[in-house]
Amino acid sequence: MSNVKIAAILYEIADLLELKDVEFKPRAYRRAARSIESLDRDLAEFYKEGKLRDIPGIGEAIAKKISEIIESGELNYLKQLREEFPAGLLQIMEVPEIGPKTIMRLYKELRVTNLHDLKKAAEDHKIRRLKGFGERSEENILKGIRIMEQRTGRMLLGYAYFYGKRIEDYLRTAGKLELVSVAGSLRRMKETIGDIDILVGSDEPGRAMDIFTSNPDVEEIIVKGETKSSVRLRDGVQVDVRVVAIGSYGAALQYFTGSKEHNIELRKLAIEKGLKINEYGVFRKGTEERIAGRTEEEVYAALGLELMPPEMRENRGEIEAAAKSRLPSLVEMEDIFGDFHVHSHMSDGSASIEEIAAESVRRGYEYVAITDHSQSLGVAGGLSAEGILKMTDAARNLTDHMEGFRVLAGAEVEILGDGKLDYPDAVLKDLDIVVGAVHSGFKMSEKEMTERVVAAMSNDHLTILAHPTGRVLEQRDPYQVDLEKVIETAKEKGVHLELNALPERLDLNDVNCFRARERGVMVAIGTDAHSLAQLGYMIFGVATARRGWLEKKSVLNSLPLKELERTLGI
DNA sequence: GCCGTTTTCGGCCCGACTGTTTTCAGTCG
Repeated sequence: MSNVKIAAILYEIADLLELKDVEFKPRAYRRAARSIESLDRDLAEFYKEGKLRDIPGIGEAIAKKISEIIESGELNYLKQLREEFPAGLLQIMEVPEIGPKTIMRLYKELRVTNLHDLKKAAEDHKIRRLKGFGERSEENILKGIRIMEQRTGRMLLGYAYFYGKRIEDYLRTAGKLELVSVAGSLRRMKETIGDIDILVGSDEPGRAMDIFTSNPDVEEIIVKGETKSSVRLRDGVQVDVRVVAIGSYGAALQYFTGSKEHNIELRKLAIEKGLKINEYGVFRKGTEERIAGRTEEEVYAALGLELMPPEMRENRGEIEAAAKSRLPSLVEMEDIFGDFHVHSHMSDGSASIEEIAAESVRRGYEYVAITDHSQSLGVAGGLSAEGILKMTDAARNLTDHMEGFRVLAGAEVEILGDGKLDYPDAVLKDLDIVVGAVHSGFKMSEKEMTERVVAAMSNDHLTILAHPTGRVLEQRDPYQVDLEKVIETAKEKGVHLELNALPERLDLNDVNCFRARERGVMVAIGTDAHSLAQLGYMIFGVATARRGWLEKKSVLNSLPLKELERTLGI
């Protein structure tokens, strides 16, 4: 069983224990689950080596449960817990603003056992009559349900990406297939992905299908045909694969990469030129002669277009740009010289500054900013002014011992309710990088929030505004803020806007990156990594930047160390 | 249920925010 699945079991136990109003254990289970998620090896290997208890947060009891899961695929303890409550209660737990206490009261006093009951009780105004509840709480519950209902069941890019890679690799190695690519929204690196689409070019479709469906990760074959199959992997992810003839591979890749809107524009363009385009190629109207199809480049060229990166194919002006040979030269992973947002174990990260620096060197970077939380975010181990001093010393000392690499002393500083920063200027002025962030008071009006953020940006020490809209994908809408005003202020004050590369955030998003670019504001990509592995999220930041048409010159990370130092005056 | 430069038992991140209260409970990060 995968680490993700075992972690999910522990999370479920935590939820159920919370419903039972058990103290402290839920926290212990969640800690263990998080620990497992951040492992870079299979839990089963630890089990075999008898080293489960070496993992932080796993003690005697949880190790025993994990062993049971690995040995039998099930867990008795979980079964017993589940029997104590209606299954629907756990789903209610996912409604924002409803926690275990509220659920149990609604269950006991109104017999609410699932989302449907909850919605009905709120609509019938039964909830507001309970002691301690009122009109507002009822409205908030309905709003929470709406958010739940909007959750599309789509998967975050950060997860889909690795599944896609794994299947691609499998088909290449196990199937000895050469023409293999992810397609669809995953190839376009959209922030959320429905199903994973894979395209194979082969003149032996039957063989390709057999190999695909016999992948060890496949749990269920939904359909299996000559050229198209769908399967569900063990983690519940659906993967569709299509096999086309080698001569049509380029046309099929173009077609299945989309987007739909982009393809519609292409077809219109083809008609204007007396051509027809479909997944098999580009054809002359009338004679049906195929003039392109083997490669994507060929397909676009047949329409008089330059080949554009998949990330741009959203019908946002890329076709016109390609026709005029004015496609931007998008930023690439190779252009990235550093990371501006990393947490160390001094606050809530898991790696030491030394480890982060070493991993950054390995990634080919010239700098990395250590940006632990500031004092008022005590929950995340925010650093006192003294803690900051210690971190700064450590960063500078480490830099002195490295060749051509700089550890930037930074902080992710809370932007307080009044727009002030969470450290006095005397502390801020000694930092190389100050990343300002809103983590509280999300419900402010747009006017208040905008004033708050603009006030923070007016502090001369602020280098970067973190995750400028505060959204969390599938969980929390952006807070209300006048982003136009924020961008304008960024330009005026020389503040950089962050593109937070956490798969849950990707904030700024693609469209807002585009807006920043138009206004000449530089974007700083930060992974917000809390572990060494998460430094790898940079690829999602770069992909989002590319979707927003960002070139090197608009991305702060593309400055080599010397130029960065000159630009920031550090 | 985990963990240990105050502890092998007794703590366990803790403050802000919201909505309902008139002093607090629940949720969130």
